[in-house]
Amino acid sequence: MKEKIKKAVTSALLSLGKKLAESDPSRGPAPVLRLERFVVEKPANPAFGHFSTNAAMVFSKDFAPFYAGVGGNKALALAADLAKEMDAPGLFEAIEIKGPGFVNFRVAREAWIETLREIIAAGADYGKGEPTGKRILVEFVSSNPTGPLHVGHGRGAAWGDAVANILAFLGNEVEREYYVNDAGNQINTLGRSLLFRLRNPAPDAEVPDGLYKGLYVLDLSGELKNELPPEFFERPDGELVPALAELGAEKILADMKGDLEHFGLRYDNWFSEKSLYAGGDVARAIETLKKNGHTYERDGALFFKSSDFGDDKDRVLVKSNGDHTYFASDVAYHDNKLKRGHDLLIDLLGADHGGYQARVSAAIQALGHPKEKLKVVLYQLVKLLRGGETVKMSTRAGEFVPFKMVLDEVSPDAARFLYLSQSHDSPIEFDLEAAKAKNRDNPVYYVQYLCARIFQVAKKAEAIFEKHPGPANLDLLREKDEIDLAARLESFPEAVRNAGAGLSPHLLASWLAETAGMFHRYYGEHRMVDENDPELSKARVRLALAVRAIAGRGLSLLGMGVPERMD
RNA sequence: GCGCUCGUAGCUCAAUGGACAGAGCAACAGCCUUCUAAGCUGAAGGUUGAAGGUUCGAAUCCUUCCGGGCGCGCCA
Repeated sequence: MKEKIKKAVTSALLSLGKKLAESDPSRGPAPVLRLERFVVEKPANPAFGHFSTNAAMVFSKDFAPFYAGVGGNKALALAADLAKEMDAPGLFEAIEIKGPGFVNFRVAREAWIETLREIIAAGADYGKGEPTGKRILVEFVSSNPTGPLHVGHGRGAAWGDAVANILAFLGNEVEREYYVNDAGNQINTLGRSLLFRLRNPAPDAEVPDGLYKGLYVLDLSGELKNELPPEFFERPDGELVPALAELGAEKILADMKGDLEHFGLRYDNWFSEKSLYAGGDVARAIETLKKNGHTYERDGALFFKSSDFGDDKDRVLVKSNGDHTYFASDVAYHDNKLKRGHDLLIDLLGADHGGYQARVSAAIQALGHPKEKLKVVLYQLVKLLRGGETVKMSTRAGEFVPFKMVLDEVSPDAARFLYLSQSHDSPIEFDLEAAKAKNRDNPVYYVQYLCARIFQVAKKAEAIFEKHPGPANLDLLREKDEIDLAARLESFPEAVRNAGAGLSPHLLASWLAETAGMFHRYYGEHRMVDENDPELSKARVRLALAVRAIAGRGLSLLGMGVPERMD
């Protein structure tokens, strides 16, 4: 609808310019307009119509010669002429000039009903994008396999999954990937931590600095002890540590996969850091950087000149002891991702990795990739509350609140909605009590109840419709609320596009909550199913089912279920 | 100190450069013999941290300042 109106405004602008120039050539030629400057938008205030355009204000300077004699506001004069010039039969009920020069459009009821027919025909696919041919890789969570997922990772999981769903719905080829840091120092630390706990099984044993202190290490060491034969532990520490590390990391990884699966999340790839070394990717990436003159040696270490590409300072790739840094494999990893043919990489990182953005961007540029192919999104931290009080874990337990703790208490859908109802760049306070509440405190129920309510009403109506067969006559929808709902549904594709373009699933979450509000209100004021008026009932139920189809699509894009009943 | 980021109702947060800045919670007043009250209605709540600038028009863009969060290792 917005596009239709924009087209009509555009042609009105052009023909008006031509007419004015022809009627008085002394004032100059028809203005050349930078048409990308004006917008057609939905006013916040419904009193200003369904849509409005700022065209008259934006272009009043271009049209100034033709309105030279006009006293007062030239934009208003232009707006009035523009309104007269609009040629769109049947589309508008009213066109009004308001404020500093807005042209406001009220779309005719019949046009909305016609739109509603299209929406119903498209069903849950309404708003689905045409294939773009664009390949997008979304990498998220990617927590090290050295400890359990915590509440913050849950936010990353919900976000990445939703963004991937949305981008796929918009027509892109999307893959979800988890980068497993199974190489490097932290794995060795895990091995040493496990060894320490095997030898010091008392829970309150003082863990030396540099080892993981969380009690999960103790649990894990206990499991390994039970599962492995005694001989396993008899070998020298030099062999035992890496062996423990590998087995421990595998177990932790399996555990994380379990949590994510329970959350309803499936990755396309679990990408191993180790494989980058084994496959020679790290060596090749470093070689390329060297060859292109982006490295230098200092104090026996190999540096990448990331500062040439906007980073604060240069970064070490190979330490003076010969070990590769974490960053070295990350360079190779991003190179690998792009070489796999992805047009866009989305990295979701916790805010504490903020410094990483500049150096990874520098790396892909130095390797010859355009920087536009990488989008790093930082999400702010999550604070867990219980009834308003911060949930704190003891230092000894690892100082993090496990994601599992959330999943044990809260349904995945409720958790997802809470995680997704806020912008990624604002910190979340995740209240377990609110997440468990079954009322308005908990937005997921509000939206899911919408779907359940409509399903139940439609079911109830079936008996009546059997006695009065035939298609619904949507033309019977005459209430303002009904037209508003149709117009609301029409805005769904745009809401999804905005959520996708801004990588902001919370926009879709708010769209759903607002739409649910509109419907619940409508439902409260109008009887939907009435035996004495089966035709009207049919039309209303048809509208309601369209609301359900689209809200249901929105819910599933956010990774949530579409219930038929609440119980 | 430097970099990134945020500052909006009592609280938690929305708001593609647009008109009178919106929701929810909390607090207040109401609605269940009627399709699920997990719902609805009403009233109340604001100098968008401050000051400049750009613009016809700024919560939004630019500059400075104030305040919070995060980061600043040959850790991962």
